[in-house]
Amino acid sequence: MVFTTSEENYIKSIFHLQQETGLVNTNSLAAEMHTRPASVTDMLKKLKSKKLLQYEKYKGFKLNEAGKKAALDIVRKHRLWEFFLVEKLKFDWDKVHPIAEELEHISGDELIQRLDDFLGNPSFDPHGDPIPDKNGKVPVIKQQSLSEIPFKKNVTVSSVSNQTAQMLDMLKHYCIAIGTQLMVLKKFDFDGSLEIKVSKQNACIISEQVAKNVFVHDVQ
Amino acid sequence: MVFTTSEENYIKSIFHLQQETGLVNTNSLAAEMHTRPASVTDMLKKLKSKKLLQYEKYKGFKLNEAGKKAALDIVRKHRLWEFFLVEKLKFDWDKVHPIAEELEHISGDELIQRLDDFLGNPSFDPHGDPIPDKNGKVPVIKQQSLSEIPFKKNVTVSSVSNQTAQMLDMLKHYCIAIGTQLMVLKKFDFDGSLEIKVSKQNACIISEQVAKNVFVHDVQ
DNA sequence: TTATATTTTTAGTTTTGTCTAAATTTTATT
DNA sequence: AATAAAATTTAGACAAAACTAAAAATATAA
Repeated sequence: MVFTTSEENYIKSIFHLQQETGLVNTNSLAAEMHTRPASVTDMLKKLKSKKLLQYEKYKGFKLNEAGKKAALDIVRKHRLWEFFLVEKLKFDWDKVHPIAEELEHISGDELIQRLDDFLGNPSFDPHGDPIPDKNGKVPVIKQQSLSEIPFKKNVTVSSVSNQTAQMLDMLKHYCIAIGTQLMVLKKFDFDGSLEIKVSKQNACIISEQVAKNVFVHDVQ
Repeated sequence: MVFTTSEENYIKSIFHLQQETGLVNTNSLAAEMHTRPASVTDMLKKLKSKKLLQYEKYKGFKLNEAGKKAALDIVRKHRLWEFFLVEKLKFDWDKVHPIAEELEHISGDELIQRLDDFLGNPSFDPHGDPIPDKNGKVPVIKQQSLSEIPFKKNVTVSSVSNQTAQMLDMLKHYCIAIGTQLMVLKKFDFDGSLEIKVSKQNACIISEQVAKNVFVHDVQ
């Protein structure tokens, strides 16, 4: 099954919303996509006729299994291209989203399989988000906010929930990236800031706000 | 200046045709693009209004300087992506054209500049066609058909004019690719076939038809 | 429970790029 | 030069994907 760029963008956004709310409604999808509710209704009819959507007029909607598989294919492409852009072309991670947004619509299973192999079949993209495999299977990882980690425990940075240029700038300054090893040494109760050791080297202090946005998992 | 995919495809095809015939006519462009003459006329008006085209009704047309620069930008993208697909993703060269046809429409100067650097700023694509630089400058190389090369002269394969799967299959069998070093040893006047040495190793015999399609340049 | 507000859908329009069929212009032929 | 043929353009239509405005359905509140 092959989709237009517009259909793919709708599928992706519905998938994103339904992961949070279960059933999606017209207005929220219109807001997410910066379009009008009437345009959403038009596309819902089209996606329903292609049997990707559970949808009853006025009742809300969600992707069925076929729709979810289609969404995961797009997410897979998006995240593999993001990985390529950061790892191979050396883009900063806060610059790659709009480019991957275009690349994800390039068709061809062989292309994406070869790209996957070329990149070494990565499981997580540069933001720490999981990359579904070609069957739509999504790797899972038990992760916690850095602010909840006990002292002196070695952990690895797995993702960052605030992916703005400002956050990237801070993390670069601290030499923190996805995959970096950290250890929490001390918490200052005054403002909740943490003293941490980065990559077994320098110790430094990060604010509670930063800590809450950095997610880590056990060192394997 | 940013163009739609459709505009870019017209620009590219006009560029291709005008390199051969100077002035292009409606029917030949329609044939090249597998579309109808009426559709061509519609797009010509659009490209003229964007000041990319010299065009007088019923008189034929060609790209002006701005149009040629736009065409070279697209050719540059196409050939860089082809290089990527063959060199990095290990596609056979006869499979990459349709994929590059999609990738060439991805926008973003930084993307293409980083891709260029990542690939090592190649001057020729996997088919031996020159890759324009970011200013639209096209590298030139003095090349001759293998059938015109004097005996015992060392030469390097620079391009192949017949880029079909059948030709690729033959060349693979002879271990000939772009960049391979060759030497012509003898010509058999009976059928015009040539005895050649490939990569200073094995000698073999290729037909006149193959030789005419293989282009070479001096070893630098 | 009726009235009001919100959400969603329908109806009709727009834009881009395509098409067919008809009209026009240019080229070729007798 | 007149006419036939070919090439090109115009006119009008259509599909996809968006929009606005209005109608319909659902949810909320007095």
